[in-house]
Amino acid sequence: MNEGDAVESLERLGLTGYEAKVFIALQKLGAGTAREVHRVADVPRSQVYSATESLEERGLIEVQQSNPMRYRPVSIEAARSTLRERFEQEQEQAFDYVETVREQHSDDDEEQEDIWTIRGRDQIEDRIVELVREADESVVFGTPNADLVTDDIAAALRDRAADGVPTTVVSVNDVVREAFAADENVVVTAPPPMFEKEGSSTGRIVRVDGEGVLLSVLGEGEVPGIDRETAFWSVGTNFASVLIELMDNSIGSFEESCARSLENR
Amino acid sequence: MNEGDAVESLERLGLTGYEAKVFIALQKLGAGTAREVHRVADVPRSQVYSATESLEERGLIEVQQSNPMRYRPVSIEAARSTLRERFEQEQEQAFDYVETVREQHSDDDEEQEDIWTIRGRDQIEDRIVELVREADESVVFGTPNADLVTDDIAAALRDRAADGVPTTVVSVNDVVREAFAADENVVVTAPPPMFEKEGSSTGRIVRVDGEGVLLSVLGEGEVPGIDRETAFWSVGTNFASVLIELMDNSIGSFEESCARSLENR
DNA sequence: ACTCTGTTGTTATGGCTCTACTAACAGTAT
DNA sequence: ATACTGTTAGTAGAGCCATAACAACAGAGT
Repeated sequence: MNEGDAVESLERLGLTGYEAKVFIALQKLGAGTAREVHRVADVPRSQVYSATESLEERGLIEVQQSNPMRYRPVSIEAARSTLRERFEQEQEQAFDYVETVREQHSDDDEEQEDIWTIRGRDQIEDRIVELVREADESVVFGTPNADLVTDDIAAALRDRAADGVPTTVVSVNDVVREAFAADENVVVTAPPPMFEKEGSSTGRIVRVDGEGVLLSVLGEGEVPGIDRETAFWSVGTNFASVLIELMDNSIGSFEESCARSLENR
Repeated sequence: MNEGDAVESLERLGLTGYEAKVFIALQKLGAGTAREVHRVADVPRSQVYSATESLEERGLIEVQQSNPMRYRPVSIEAARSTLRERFEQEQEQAFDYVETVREQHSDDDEEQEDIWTIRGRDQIEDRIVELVREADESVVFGTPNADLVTDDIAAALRDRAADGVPTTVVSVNDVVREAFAADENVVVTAPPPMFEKEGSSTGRIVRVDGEGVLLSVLGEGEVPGIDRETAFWSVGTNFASVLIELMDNSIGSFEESCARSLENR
């Protein structure tokens, strides 16, 4: 971590470049005059005054009205909590309004033939959890990669299983299977041979209620060398039906959960 | 709360105006094409594409690659947690570095004759809590306004009192005194007459260890009609000594804690 | 007292980047 | 044929960076 990154982070938190540099400089100095800050922060001295003024309004530094003026930073903990409070306040304000204008669109009747794509691990995880939570007939989750079974997903799966929804976890990976071996509500199984073989770019497969599917893959994104996860998903569409049928036919291990799902009807 | 405020809040959270409007429009619509978004969000249609692209990268909406393209927002909860995660990450990154370059400046030897001013209730509260926490001989806190006794401050005072540090709360206000009446470690007292009378602009008074002082006042700030709290404080300086002496002489009720503080030496 | 020098706090200026907004265009669907 | 889609270019303005200039002031040394 170098100073440039820290400045950029502070900029993304809403400060200008000068403000970020001045704040860091004051943390280095403990306290100091405009000139001292100018030297340490590498900010034009004349601009130190406006930067400190703005920082004082944000509650990140304190100002001594004297000649020359002196400045000192608040404690790191105080700075963090001030920024966090501001963030929470902004978020509250924004989403308060969003919630009032939000239209209630029923979850089930996805009348359109929609296939949605998602990029990025975190967003995909959010969607998986949301899909699993909506399930009330059956859930199948598969991945060859233990890293892709996050706590949130595992928790959502166990919840569904505990609620009596037939839940299956399928993986070639021993670690993944063992992770759910303890839970007797969850059926753990390995996929048939010739599927999910080594070197595959398969990320995760999710199937819910015989009408919802999500499939993610790992591939080179904009940054070569770093695998970026991309997923598509669909619920209540013919796409989903076809994809599920494909899965059921090609992967024998899905039959079991399918059968259990039918028994429950 | 109107839409303009919500957009501004989202802008302060790092979105552009277009991105904010498009996000809100999609929450209203549930899902829609670029043209529908353009109508609802009042954003040039041609700019909807770049805005949605950026929103997708932030994980706030999902994109359907079709003709025409369709967009849908993630759930409000997912959006909030995504933004919060990003915020915490940025803050971590920034302050990780700040902590490494921070100079350790001893708390006691404030060799300079410094009087620091602070503007804003929250910042003043932070400073008060910090001052109280540093006390190890005596603490006096006074205010005529019950609103100025926040939970954080009350907790800090009770902590000090429980640690055996003589702690006094002084106020003309019954509510303030009763708030600490239950705690037998805290000495509660009323100020002498002719002090802290009605209509005074006194905010809060803090005295720690016979060497630190903070005094805040309520006055009209930039926005007339709204009282803005401003404080100054000083620790380990001659200023502080003089101010404390002034207090001790003019306010009888301080003598008690002063005496107790002397006994402890 | 007086100048000389350096500092402080303030203000103005041009360049640069990012955003807001408009306009145009080739390809596609109906 | 016509309307729409997705993309790109271009202009205007706001905010930020960077530099320069300024009056007011303090101290040193005649």
